[in-house]
Amino acid sequence: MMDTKILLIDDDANICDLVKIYLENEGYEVKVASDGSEGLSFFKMYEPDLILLDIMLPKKDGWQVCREIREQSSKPIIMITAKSEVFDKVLGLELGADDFIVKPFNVKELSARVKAVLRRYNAHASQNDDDVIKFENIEISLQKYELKLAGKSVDVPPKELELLYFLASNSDHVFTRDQLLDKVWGFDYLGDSRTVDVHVKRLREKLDGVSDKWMLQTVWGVGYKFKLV
Amino acid sequence: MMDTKILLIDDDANICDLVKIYLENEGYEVKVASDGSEGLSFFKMYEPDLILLDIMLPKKDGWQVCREIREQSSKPIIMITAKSEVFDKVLGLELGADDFIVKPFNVKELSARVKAVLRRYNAHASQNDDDVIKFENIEISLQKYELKLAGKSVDVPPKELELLYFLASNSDHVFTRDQLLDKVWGFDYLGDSRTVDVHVKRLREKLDGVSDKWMLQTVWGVGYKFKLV
DNA sequence: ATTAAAATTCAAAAAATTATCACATGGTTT
DNA sequence: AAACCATGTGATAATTTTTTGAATTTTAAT
Repeated sequence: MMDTKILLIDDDANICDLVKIYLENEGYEVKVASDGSEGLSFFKMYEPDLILLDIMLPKKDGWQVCREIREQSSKPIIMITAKSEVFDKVLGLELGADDFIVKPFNVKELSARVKAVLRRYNAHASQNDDDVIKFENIEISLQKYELKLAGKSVDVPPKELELLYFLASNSDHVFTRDQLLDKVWGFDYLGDSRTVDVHVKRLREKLDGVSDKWMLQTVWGVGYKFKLV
Repeated sequence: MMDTKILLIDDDANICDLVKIYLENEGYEVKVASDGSEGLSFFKMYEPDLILLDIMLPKKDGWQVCREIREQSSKPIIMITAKSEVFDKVLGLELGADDFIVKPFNVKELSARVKAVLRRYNAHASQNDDDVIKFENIEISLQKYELKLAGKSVDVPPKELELLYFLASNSDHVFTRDQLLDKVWGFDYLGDSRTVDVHVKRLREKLDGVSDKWMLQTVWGVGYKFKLV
């Protein structure tokens, strides 16, 4: 799994150091911008998965930065504010922030909020894929994470299911091993392409004899395809 | 659709007139309240089947009214808001609203939403008027907060019950730990996803051997599901 | 038939994920 | 105050999957 990237936009060097170190220790990758304009350009370059945004900033304030980020992205934003009392949550939510934390804050709490917001974001994103693939004697559902062969549910590990799902949803299309690593394992995967072979092999064991209307076919010198008769 | 009563709570006389006339023409019975407090008392007196609720109101704002209605009723509420651009739906849904419409709106669209929300509400209400889930040897009631296994009532802590209820009411559907934290613990929960494991474990101890028609199944690399047969 | 490239297979190591435990915490009841 | 319960945490054990490296087989072309 690729590192989650966080952009911290804050002009207080002490806070930045503290937060950066703490979050990096938690396994995140953190970049820091010290004013609003810099924050926006970093946002474009760095493509963070989450933004921590102070409200009072030089050059451009946090509200404005939030607004401009929202014009091009829906990535989660956590606002950092010093004024607890006067803070108007609705105003912030209106601008599209996802959460708030009030200075001075506990770094552990910040980290917890980061985790929660990312969870929320991801939980939503992957919620509504109701994609079921069906051919003769085979049914693959990502929602149920289930493979049914000739009506019977068959245990299959995640990667195998994902690979099968991908191939079946692009039936008759050949993919090279590298393409499959890209699409199924992710573009940042660093590994041997033999891996694909092994997964195909294990899938074939399970799929063997289930139907003659389709198969996992080797295209010699190229790669694999889910072939329909 | 006979004699459906709608309560419109809005301080803008123009909108009220327009909506009232249009909805009455569609066959609904419409009462209008012009501020939050009036809205609440009308709600008790009039016993509407649906509430149209503006957010910015004199006396008591829409959020507050929504909250107070929800304390005594689950009748559908459609919120009306002027802030179109970046309105945060979650905030409203949290308070228990059923839908939203943004000012200025098309009266025809409002009418369509009213119809849709009522349909949804009625379908749900008649389908399971009591929130009880039943499978072989198991019965879960959210209303009574009770779990029955093979006919016998079994003590189970709230969180475990809620988790079981959620999984069982979406049987066969896999959820990641994060999704479960979101759905069962709430979107603002700040905690570790291992928590889910522990709750599943404790549930399994109680559910062990009760039936072979269903189970709490681990979907390796993904999460958990309530699996049937 | 020979050869080199490509694909398959196997088993064991490595990595990732889940299960479980004992304890901490905070709120309630006795 | 003590005992209790529900809940959550962190550590460790157990399990499962994934990857790797090498041996073996198949393929296409000469």
